[in-house]
Amino acid sequence: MGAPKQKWTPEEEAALKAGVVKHGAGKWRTILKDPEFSRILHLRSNVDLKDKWRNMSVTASGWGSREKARIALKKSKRIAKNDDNPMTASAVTQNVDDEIVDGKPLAVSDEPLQIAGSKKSVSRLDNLILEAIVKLKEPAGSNKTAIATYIEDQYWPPPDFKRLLSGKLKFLTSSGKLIKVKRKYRIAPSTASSEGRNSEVFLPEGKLREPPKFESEKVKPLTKPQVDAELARMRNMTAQEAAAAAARAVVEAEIAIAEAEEASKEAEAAEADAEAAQAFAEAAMLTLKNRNATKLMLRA
DNA sequence: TTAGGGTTACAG
DNA sequence: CTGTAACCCTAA
Repeated sequence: MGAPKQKWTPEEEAALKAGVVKHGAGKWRTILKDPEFSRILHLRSNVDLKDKWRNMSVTASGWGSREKARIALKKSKRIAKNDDNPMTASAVTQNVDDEIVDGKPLAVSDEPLQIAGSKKSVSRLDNLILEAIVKLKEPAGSNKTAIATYIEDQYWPPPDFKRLLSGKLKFLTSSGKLIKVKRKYRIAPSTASSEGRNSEVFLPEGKLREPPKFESEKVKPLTKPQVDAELARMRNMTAQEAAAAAARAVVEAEIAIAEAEEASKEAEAAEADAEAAQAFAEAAMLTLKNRNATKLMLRA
């Protein structure tokens, strides 16, 4: 890996990423002005931010110069008119609504924000569980198997999912997010105000309304070559496969995070895995979204 | 101001 | 020498 002039520190990179999440890719000046990041980025210009973001995107998504060359060579795919699909992170901000994927509609929320948790890294498996309960709309609450079933055929959880679900349910109950009544679970009053008939609670499409706080803690580099490889392969899948893979990735990330939370207080390896899984899940969802976007465009 | 092409500095 | 990351130039 190359070498620098004024090399970017991990803190700066983290600030940039957080800034992009908060203001969107492309709003470099805005990010720079944000007091949250200006302290760290005051040595950088908006152009620097842009360039750095480009560099990170390139190394994270593409492969290297080899893949780049190959991509350039095989511009002639089956059906013409299909330009090379730029899966740049700058396309993140404006997402086309993903309604229909080729075959079946897959109910996947792209960015399930946390609802009641106030901790920094509350597992999103929590939200998955809450979502299941809400969607099931059982007046008396839902039991464990119902929740498990919902999640299982909505996503594609790994084998040991049930075990973790049990643990999670217990934890959520004891922490007051869920109320357990006769083996059935309901949303705790303060957690979700919607009990009756709000069917679309968890889908903040488009813009994030609650910008995550910037944590300069242990921000992981978050990209492994392995992830890139998987991602690259995903682009050649069918829509169904990609959707399934993405959904599965999301759940796996939840599991990994849950494991990291439960199995330890600060297990470093588990935490790293969780971060990596989550990063992959996000990237996977992004790829899926872009796929759908281009598909819709071609269709129109 | 930004996106993108181009250039330079440095590590391997 | 080659690849990469930081930096520069410029059209829109």
